[in-house]
Amino acid sequence: MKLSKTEEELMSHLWKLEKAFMKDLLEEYPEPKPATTTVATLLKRMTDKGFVGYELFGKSRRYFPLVEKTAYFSKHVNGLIKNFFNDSSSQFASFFTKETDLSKKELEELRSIIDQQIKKK
Amino acid sequence: MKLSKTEEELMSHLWKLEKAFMKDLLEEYPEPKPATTTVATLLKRMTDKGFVGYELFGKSRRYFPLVEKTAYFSKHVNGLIKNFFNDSSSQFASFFTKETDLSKKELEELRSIIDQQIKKK
DNA sequence: TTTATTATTCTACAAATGTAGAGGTAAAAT
DNA sequence: ATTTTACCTCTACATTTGTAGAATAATAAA
Repeated sequence: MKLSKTEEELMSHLWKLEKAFMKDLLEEYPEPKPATTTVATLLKRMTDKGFVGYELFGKSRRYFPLVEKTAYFSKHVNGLIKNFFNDSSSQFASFFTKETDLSKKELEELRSIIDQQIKKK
Repeated sequence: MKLSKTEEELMSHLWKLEKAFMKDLLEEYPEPKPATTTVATLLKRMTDKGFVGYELFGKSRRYFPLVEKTAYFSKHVNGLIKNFFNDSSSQFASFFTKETDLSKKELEELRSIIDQQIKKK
């Protein structure tokens, strides 16, 4: 089972906040914000799909993610990336670093991460 | 306008082949292959959406992509990545290099790409 | 306590998606 | 010339998605 585009967007807010009431989630949206009922519907669907859980606080709910961002990403987005880059991660990685405009500092940071990984091999 | 998941999959075959008849595209699918009419429907929808063009060869068509893979990727997939990584490309990049299992050679290749980019800054 | 706020479920509905049969035609194989 | 193959359009239909109003209940503010 997977999330739709809009559900993913909502999920990203939830991952960011970690725990949140509807109100908090609504606030995360830029104008024009969706109707509360829209978000409520989304939350219900996501709960049904097993991606979101909640604890009751009185009568209302504090929602939280039931799947980790990185797990979700690996499972769903990596597949997409593979599709695009004929299964070559490095092909993708080099594309990505070329396309996105990383600052010098970010690039250096990234290089040091790569160096560490090279050491491990 | 964007492509749906299955349309994206078909598109990835088209990007790979560059030019292809229906038959060639069908062959790209693993078993169990979809019905020809399914692929035909998809191709029609994608043509209507402006992602695919074709030249007539007698009565049948040789299809080709009307958008470049990298352009499509930047426009549609980067948004998703941003969603996940709170807009930090480097955060994503480091996640990605950690998660995907790149070989030593690939990592070194990637490092040299990054080095080149650092030089440009 | 009357009112305003907030959250939730139900219901609704158009558009998009996934999937493919039916029917027709042109081209290729026999 | 007849059969087979490939391909295209139309039609169909169940699901999923995007979006939100109506109704309801609980809570907080006045």
